[in-house]
Amino acid sequence: MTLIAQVIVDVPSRGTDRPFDYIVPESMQGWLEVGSRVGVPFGPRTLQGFVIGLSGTSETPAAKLKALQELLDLVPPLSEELVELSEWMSAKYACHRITALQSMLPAALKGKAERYIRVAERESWVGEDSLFDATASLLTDEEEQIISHIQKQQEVRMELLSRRFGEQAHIIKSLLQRGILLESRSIRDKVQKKTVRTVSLHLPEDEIRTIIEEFPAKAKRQQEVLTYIADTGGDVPLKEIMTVLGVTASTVKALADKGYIAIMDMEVYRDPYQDRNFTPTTPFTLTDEQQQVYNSIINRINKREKGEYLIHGITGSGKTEVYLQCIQRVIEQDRQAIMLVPEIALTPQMVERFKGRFGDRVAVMHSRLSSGERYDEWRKIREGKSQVAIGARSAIFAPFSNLGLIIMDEEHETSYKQEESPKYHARDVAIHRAHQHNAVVILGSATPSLESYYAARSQANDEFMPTLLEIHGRALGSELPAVEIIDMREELKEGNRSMFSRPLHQAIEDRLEKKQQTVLLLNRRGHSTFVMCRTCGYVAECPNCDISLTYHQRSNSLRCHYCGHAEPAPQICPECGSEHIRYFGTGTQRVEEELAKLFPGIRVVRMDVDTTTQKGSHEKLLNQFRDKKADLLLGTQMVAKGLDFPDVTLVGVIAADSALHLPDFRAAEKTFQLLTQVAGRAGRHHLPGEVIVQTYNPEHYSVIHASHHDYHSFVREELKHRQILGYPPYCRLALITFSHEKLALLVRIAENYTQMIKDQASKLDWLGSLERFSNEALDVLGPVASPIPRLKNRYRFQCMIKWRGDMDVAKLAEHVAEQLQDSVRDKELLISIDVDPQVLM
DNA sequence: AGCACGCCGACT
DNA sequence: GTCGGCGTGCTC
Repeated sequence: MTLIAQVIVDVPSRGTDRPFDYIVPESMQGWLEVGSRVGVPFGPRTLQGFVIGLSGTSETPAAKLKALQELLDLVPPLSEELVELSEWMSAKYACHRITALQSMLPAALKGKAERYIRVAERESWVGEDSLFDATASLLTDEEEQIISHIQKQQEVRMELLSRRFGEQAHIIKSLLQRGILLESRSIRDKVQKKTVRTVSLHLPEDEIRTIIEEFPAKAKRQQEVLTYIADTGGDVPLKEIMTVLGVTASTVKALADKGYIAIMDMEVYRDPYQDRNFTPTTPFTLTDEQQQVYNSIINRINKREKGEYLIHGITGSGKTEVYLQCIQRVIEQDRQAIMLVPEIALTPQMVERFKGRFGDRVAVMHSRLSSGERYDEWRKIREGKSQVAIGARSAIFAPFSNLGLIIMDEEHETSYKQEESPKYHARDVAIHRAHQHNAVVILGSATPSLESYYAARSQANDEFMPTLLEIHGRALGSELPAVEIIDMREELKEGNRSMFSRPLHQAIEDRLEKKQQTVLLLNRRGHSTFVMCRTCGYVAECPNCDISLTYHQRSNSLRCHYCGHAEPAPQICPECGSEHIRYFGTGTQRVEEELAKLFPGIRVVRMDVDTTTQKGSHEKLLNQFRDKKADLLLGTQMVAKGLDFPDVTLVGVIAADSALHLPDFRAAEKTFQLLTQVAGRAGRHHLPGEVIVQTYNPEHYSVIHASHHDYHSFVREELKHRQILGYPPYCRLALITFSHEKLALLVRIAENYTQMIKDQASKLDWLGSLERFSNEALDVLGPVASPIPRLKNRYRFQCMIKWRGDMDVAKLAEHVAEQLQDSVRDKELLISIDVDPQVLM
């Protein structure tokens, strides 16, 4: 019986977003599984694809069927569970199946077809020459040279060949045409597996021992080497022998030539942490509150039942220790755990804690790893060498086979939502995966998102109703710091035009004297927010985006934080030639400058995307601060998360309102969260902490409740607003963004789309039964220009769908987008669908 | 996404 | 008369 494989090919387009059937060749049967990665012929090309199903029959006429060309991995990179997950994702987030599949794997596994050249059998050489027996003698010297080069290696990648014989490309072409050289295509991975040359015994040990005894006295070095290998028991890295015994490779090779030992390339894992020692830690004794939380969760874990928990624990309440002990239990059950943290919280401190507790069983996945390192961490999981994965968003796809626990720390963070397709939320994926595995999900935060908190409180949603667990006290018994709100309007009135209020200025001075440390938060990088000519009012704007440029002092340049555009800072106004160019607004660079002026000799560590792009720079800056080589840590929101330094007793927020006026219904929530998080950095140990918050909106409820550390009051008030305005968690949202270079066309399209959604929604047939609809509502808002109306040279319009109930709005939105794209047929038109958006840009 | 097939303008 | 423009449609 022929076996048929259903394959999703690596072409992210509408026409190819379905399985294609292929015959499974005899040689692959028994190896090929659902989840295998394969190379397939597709039209005139060779592509990578994933097997999502196997069956005995095909709908496709047998004549059209082609066979799979190659199997790319011995162990399938995807499990059946992950293949199913990709189907769920593509439906929920309106993305192509291949995009969902690809997002689960390290980039190293995105192979592309390469051309390989080999020399044909002499008999099959064609062309006029072959009429004669003496074909070979008719080859030119150059041709001979190329042929023998290829023959030596059996097969050579075309790219390498053209690099070596660049000028003779026409000769290679002619040899191919004459059938002397043959070309084939095969999928090549982006990353080479790392290998180490390793030596092992090639004969049984007792034989080797005899050989050592009877070794000719002349070859003393060889005898030493062989003894060393026998003593170690084999699989010794060649490098090690060379350094330990001080011999050269030729000595070892001589032993190999005699057939005593074998030299092989062994595949190894790159370990990004191999040069680091982690101090082992043992579980701490839990506080009563922690213990209660732990008990509720562990009960469920012990029964191997699924369940969801939302831990609301104030900053410093020791949630991490609870996580660690839960993970411990899951490992003991021979199951595995995923720990998700926001990228910026994946600090060396956090990694150290996990490595210290679980050692080599931890795989760490974050964006700073090279693609090779990333791939190896992933393989440790896939091959069962790791039981714990800690990482940012995409670690939710860690290929564990027997998941027991998924933890999502700082659950409210918007970085858990991916902004590119597939626009998934790690929380949704976590819940879906946990259901498949009967695993427990723990969401933890000092400031849970309103969605999660509401779900726990109202139990309105049958997919997700976490049990709420609260921790009110800090693990070390310290008090939450006192928060002082400074009204910057008052400061200005009283003649203080500096960015530092008098109390903040005083407090920093005080810490400098006491040799305690300060953390300063300013959620805006760069130097100044905009550059304006005071004579004519000219403002420097990005030529590609409708956004003003930010001045960066170090490079004396103007940069766009959205598209990366950079240009030299002007000395005179490009519009009117005036010299009165002024920099307005404040960024971290400017604060740094100002600090140096106001506090001579102050040692400042600045941490923002501009100072942390280099590998390891994040860690270096934090170490510098921890080792008290700096008095003050200044940064954007990356200083607000998870840092724990005992000598920090002052936290200052330069401008609490920076996010408050964004056109985002979550602005208040985000402000509250940021203030609460950063306030939690102060006074975590024995020294009491103080927080100073500067703002132009001292009466805003998010600022006031944050200053009292009062999450519940904030939530109560914010929920009221959301209900009145009709925003989540009282409904769901989908944001549809249209973009095109031509504004007029774009507006027309956006209007068409909105109308079509309204029409189709009223038709109901896609919604299912009528009675269900009566409890549901759907509303379409817009179209309007996006908050950033032009980005990377493309105009942007958006509309928003609001609805209640479990309607499949992703499908509706996608369906309409397809209709529209069919009718317009303009490749430049992009329609992006974001279900449950986190940021309304 | 590529790549081929197919129907209308400026050239040997 | 042809070479080639990119619109349209297919890829197991």
